[in-house]
Order: sequence, then C-alpha cells, then structure tokens
Amino acid sequence: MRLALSACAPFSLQAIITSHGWARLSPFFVEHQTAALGRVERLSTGRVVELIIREAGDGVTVETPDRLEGFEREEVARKVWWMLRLGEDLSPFYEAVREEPRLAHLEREGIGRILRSPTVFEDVVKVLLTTNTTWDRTVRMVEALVTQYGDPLPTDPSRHAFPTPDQLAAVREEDLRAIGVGYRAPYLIDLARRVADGEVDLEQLKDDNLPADRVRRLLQDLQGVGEYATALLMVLVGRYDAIPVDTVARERVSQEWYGGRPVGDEEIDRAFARWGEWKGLVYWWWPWSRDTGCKKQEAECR
DNA sequence: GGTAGACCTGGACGC
DNA sequence: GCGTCCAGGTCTACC
Repeated sequence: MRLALSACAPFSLQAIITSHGWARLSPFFVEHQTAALGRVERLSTGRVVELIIREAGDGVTVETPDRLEGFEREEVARKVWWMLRLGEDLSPFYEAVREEPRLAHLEREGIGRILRSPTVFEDVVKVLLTTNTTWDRTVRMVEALVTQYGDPLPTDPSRHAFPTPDQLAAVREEDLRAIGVGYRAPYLIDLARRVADGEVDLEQLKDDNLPADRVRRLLQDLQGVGEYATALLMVLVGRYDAIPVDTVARERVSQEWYGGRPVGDEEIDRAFARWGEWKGLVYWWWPWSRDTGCKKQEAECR
C-alpha cells in the first residue's frame, strides 16, 4: 500500500530526519541509502505494520507491505501528518528570521520542522529517558523498552512497536529497573497508569487552542518532568516560544553571547527574546559557532 | 525561595 | 582488574 501526502512548502524530509536524535530512537529507523524514515507502528486496532516514508513531490509517500483498510489508511495518514508536521505553515517563522543572515538558509533549505512521535505519550516517555543521562544511554533505554514491551511486527518479530500506556502500566517497577531505566522506572509507570486510567489526557496537548499555561501546568504535573523536559515537550507539541535549557544550552549561550561566563535562565531567554514566539525554534536551529555541549549528545549535534 | 544531596549508569581515568 | 570520579535533570529535605 502506498499513500501520498502533501506538505506546506518549503519541505525537506532530510531536514526533519536530522532535526534531532529522535529518528535514532526505536521504533523509528533511518534507511540511509534511500534517505527514508521508517517506523514500526501499532494501529488502534492492534495491528502492527511497518511504515517507510520517503520524500516525493510536494510532500512524502508512505509505504507499507501490508494491505490496509480505509480507516487504517486514514490513521496512518493522520499519524504521519502529526509526526512530520506536514500541515504546519512556517512562513511567519521564516519572516521573523529573515533579517538574521545566519538563519537565512532555513527557508531556502526547507529547514524548520522537528520530528516528533505519533503520540504525546511516546514523546513524554522519550523525553523522560533523555534526562540526567547521556544520549547513548537514552538510545539503549528506549530500545529496551520497545523490545520488551511493544507488540512485535508479525513479519519480523524481532522488531516492535512502541508500547501503549496500557502495556507500560502493567509492568512492574523492578522489571523496568532491570532493563536499565533506573530511578525513572516509577515515573514511567506513574505516567502510563495515569494516561491508561484516563486521569491525564496527553493527546489534548495537540490542540493549538489550548492555553499555553494549561499545557505547561499539565506537563509539569507529571513526575520526572521538570523545567527542561517541559520546555522540550512544549517545542515538540508546537509551542515554539519555549527554550529547553539544559547544560548544553547554557554552555552554548554562554560562549555565543556572554564571553563564556556562566549564564542563568533569564540571560538565555534574553539572548533569544527578539524572536518572540519563535525563540525556541531559533534556539533549535541556531548555527552554533563553537562545538560546545556536544561532548556527550553527539547524535544531536548538527 | 534557595541549596544540597540523592537518584542511576557507564565511560574515563588512575593505580 | 578494581576503585573512584564525573556527567546528565529532577525531586525532596532542609535551612
């Protein structure tokens, strides 16, 4: 089966794949030879399929070896639409950065979109697994979680979809610790249980009309989600005025604007304040002149 | 409100 | 080979 989906111009699938490390996190995978983004996906019916996404025409094609029913095709299209932000019109962003020579290439090269998971739940789990650890460990933790608890792909049972909230909610804390997530185990189980029970509706965060304060409060109410994780998740759901301030950001901004002296959150915010609602996206795509902060998270260095 | 220490793991380093 | 230190973001106890 093959689906064709169009995107708001300018568009570059390659730019999305390299937008951050998410494409390296299971169940995403990258076919480097064909420049395709792949993913093992569990549909709402419980069916597990492999999706291969390639750039084509004014958007992408989505291929799967499986024959899908009409409603399944709609679900796949909806998910890919969200993951790649196909409907996002970034022209106001490009307009805002047009006067900045170091960002002028973004529009020309179709850079701006950031890869995200099909569900906010999956992104919250992955962000939790990026905190207080190195990138390589994040990759291993996500891989272990997917392999242990996600549904297998029928045609290749060694590969799995991302586990659902119900599946993670049923896991024992000691079993999660055993796969290496450490102290994050109770946070993950608490999150999965609250989502599975309907106490927390993370998918409502996809709604642009939800007030930013409410989005922030809902995220910060989750165990293990602090200021950095909240800001990163806000950017992922499309709230581009948030800056994920971690040690990498601190060091980069310190070197770029403050002569290497230690900086606080306010100074980081001030450095990007002139881009207003787009400052988080400007931070994301800023061409850092020094190779600071990439000692550990090499996969995220562009 | 601000600060210190614990959480957890793997890599780097010294012996 | 072994022990120690360090890095990462969040939470909690304490002042």
